[in-house]
Amino acid sequence: MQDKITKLFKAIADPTRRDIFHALVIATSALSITQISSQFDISRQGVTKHIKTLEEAGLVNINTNGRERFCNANAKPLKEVSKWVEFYSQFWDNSLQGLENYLNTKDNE
Amino acid sequence: MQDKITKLFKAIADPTRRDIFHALVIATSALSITQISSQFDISRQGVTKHIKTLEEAGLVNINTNGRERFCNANAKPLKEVSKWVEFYSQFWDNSLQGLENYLNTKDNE
DNA sequence: TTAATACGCAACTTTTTGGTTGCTTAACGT
DNA sequence: ACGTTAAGCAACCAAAAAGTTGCGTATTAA
Repeated sequence: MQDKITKLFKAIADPTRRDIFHALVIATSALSITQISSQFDISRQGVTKHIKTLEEAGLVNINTNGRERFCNANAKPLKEVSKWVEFYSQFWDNSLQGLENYLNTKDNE
Repeated sequence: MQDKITKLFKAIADPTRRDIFHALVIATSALSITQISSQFDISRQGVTKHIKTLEEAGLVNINTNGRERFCNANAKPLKEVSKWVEFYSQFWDNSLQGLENYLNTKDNE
């Protein structure tokens, strides 16, 4: 399909998925698909799809117990997003300093 | 359409758009649409569309001069992404500490 | 053992997205 | 003045995404 970082960015680009992820992070215990569904206005299948996307992005871990699948949030992959953003933080001030820093530190080719 | 933060997340979710944005950040001067197009394998119209998306996300500023439109990157909106990620950084270690911190600091309702 | 629950899978629909081409308009260079 | 260049607009297309419903299956509770 697409590279890992793109999967991650796409996963968090959808507002419903961000909400689901947030709910899982905040939850004091793992939540089943049905439990998640009950908190959202979309069908259970819709939730299942979102969970799958989040899982493929590494943001959710699933633990099957009997007929239930308990979902946990895993925020670690967001480190990648943080790293991506961090590079651009040197350009936040809109001055040329950021670019100068960049040009000075990269290997002269 | 959709809320600002979602526009921003969607803007950076596309790999081509991330590349265009990067090229603009790195560029030592503003680039016209045609100049950008020459660096990518998609048509000029394709680039125009991506630029529009980036502009709507606030990540690109455009300065029209005659028949040319010069594009500058503006990394500032990425602060929002940084803020979003930062909240979850307390959960990176996968321990319960993050959740405890969250529960302790939020207003008890 | 039978009914209810939790879920996956598959098919389908609608909307969005990423991209294209064709045409027009405005600005330059000569 | 005239050809060339820069770009917008609109229509179009294909693929992906977001969501649905229907159905089958495994697990649990009665």
